[in-house]
Amino acid sequence: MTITQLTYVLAIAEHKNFTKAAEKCFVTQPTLSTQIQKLEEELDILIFDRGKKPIELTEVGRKIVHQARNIVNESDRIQDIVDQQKGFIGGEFRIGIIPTIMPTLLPMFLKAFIKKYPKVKLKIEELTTDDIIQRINDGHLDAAIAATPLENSNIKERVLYFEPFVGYIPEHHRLYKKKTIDVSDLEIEDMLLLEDGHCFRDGVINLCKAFKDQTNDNFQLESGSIETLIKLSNEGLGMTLLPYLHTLELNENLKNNLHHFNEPSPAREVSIIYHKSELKMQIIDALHNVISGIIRGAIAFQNVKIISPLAK
Amino acid sequence: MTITQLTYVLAIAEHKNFTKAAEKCFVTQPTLSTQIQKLEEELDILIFDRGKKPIELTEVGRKIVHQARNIVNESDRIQDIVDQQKGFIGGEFRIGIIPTIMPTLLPMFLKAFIKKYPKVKLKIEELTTDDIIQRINDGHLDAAIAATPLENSNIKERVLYFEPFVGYIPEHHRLYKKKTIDVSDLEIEDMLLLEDGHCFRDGVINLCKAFKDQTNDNFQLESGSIETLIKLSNEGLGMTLLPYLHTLELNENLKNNLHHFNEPSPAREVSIIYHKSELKMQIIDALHNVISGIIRGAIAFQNVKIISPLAK
DNA sequence: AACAACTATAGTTTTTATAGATAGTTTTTA
DNA sequence: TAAAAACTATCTATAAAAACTATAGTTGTT
Repeated sequence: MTITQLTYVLAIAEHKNFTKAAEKCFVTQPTLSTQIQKLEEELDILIFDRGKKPIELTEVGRKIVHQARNIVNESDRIQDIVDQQKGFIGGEFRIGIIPTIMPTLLPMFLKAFIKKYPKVKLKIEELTTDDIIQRINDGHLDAAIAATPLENSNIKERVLYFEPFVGYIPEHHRLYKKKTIDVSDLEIEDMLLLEDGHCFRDGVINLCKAFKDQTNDNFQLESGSIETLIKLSNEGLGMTLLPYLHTLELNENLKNNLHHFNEPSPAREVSIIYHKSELKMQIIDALHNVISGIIRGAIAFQNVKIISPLAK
Repeated sequence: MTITQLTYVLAIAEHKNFTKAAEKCFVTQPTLSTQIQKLEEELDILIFDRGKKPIELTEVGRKIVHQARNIVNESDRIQDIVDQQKGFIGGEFRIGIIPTIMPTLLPMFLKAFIKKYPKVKLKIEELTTDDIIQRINDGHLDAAIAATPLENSNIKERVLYFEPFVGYIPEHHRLYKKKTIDVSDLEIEDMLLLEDGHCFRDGVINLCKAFKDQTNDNFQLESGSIETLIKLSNEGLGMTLLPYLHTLELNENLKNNLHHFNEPSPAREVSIIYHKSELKMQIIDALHNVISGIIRGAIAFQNVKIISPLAK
């Protein structure tokens, strides 16, 4: 049994096709065929059921694939250990970002990051939180930036910043005349909310319950697009909450509709998240440092008070 | 990087000597030398410091060895999965047993076990609890039988049975005339205790504190030998507590000195323990079943009430 | 029945792991 | 301090293996 054979098993299990898997492994299909046969012979058991089309895993096959993933992951960590020792920060790094964070955060840190760590080849993908969780677990993503906490035991979180919400209140709304608003002013009935809102930790005002209880009978907004949210709001469908960083880019007209909260302001926790195996930790550290450094300037400078979950 | 190379690294790290490690791996020394060199070249780092005699690990070397152990262990589990699938229970199995359990328990289950599982080649070693913990952690033991709880996060425990203690009270001892004794009768000053006594879980009478507070000024008994204990006791150095199974083998003379406890009797918890990675779990299951089955007959039949930790 | 999509097999080349012999180094010992 | 002992590294040869190309075989679809 070799690590190479196990990676072949993983590739075939993933693509359910020897030919495609062979491409991904940069070898020819007969190479995979023979190596899998050798492994199956050595273990004296069938991993794949070639009877089915497309190919399927046998019962033991599934267990072996699971274990093979462990082994291959753990093997990758050897290079990781070496990189860490050398202080080398580089290589391919695949990161996912949720839609409501992507457009504001990415431009802020990307340039600084690639300048500071030119050897890291970032592959950035906009993904929903669910997709992110799945891809971190199956090893297709090295890390992601999302609203937390997720409470997923396979995924670790490291808080980057707390982003306050700002009320966006169109004309004719009952709260339009208030200069600043309070959490207690909010009514589920006349609000549009983000799908990626997420719960808040203790110490940060908890809007989670409101989210969950809310089942607006007329429609359900599943888009994470801030632009859509603002337009719907302007159409008189209710007020909404905008993540602070988004409010910086509004045109002057729309900015007039912003109403800041009395402190403590509701906020979302934004974290860099990664698999518990802590692969490529030095790159995650690097990202964390660059992003939180930049955000400290952007949010703290605007004199917005963040409610820390530690200061409860 | 191959699994073979990693096992070579582990062997050298263990024996601190290429030649000895080569023997253990059933290859020649040049094979190890070249393979280690290849790995070091691939990673572009030194794993071993050949300057020192005997050979030492470099700083990264230590981390790599740790990770290599993970990988090799996880690799072994592939065969494990296959064995489990096939219902195959066999192969070499190394088990440690503490001295105060070995002579009474081993004769009871060994014959039955090798009859039921003839393909398992048991290698049994008498070891202290400390040695057992170390060897389970470094993979030299597959399992062990010891007094628990150990409270070691790397080691899992599965209770085999609770073994009551019986008071052994020599003539002229203040308690000699009592037919049955009570825990409250015990006085640290006139007692000799086993080194492998261990603490007891909630719900079982706690003698642990007594053990710890006890610092007999005159001498400290570190032997786990029951025979020594009885002889010292006969010399008038105090009463002692004997594990129930040992009392079955005393000659009639000595049996007269036994005084059972009023229930609930103090007892030690005896478990089969193994590494958290749960390697060779099907053999551990087999051992557990055979032993606890046999003990149920031996202890329950004698009408000794066991205080279960669950029944608190 | 013919085709398309796959996987398995055969034959060949390249790469790699291992062994044996030996040289080079350090440590021990006389 | 010189000789012996104990180790590790290196060189060469060989056998094993993993890879490729070409092709045959199998299955499912039209």
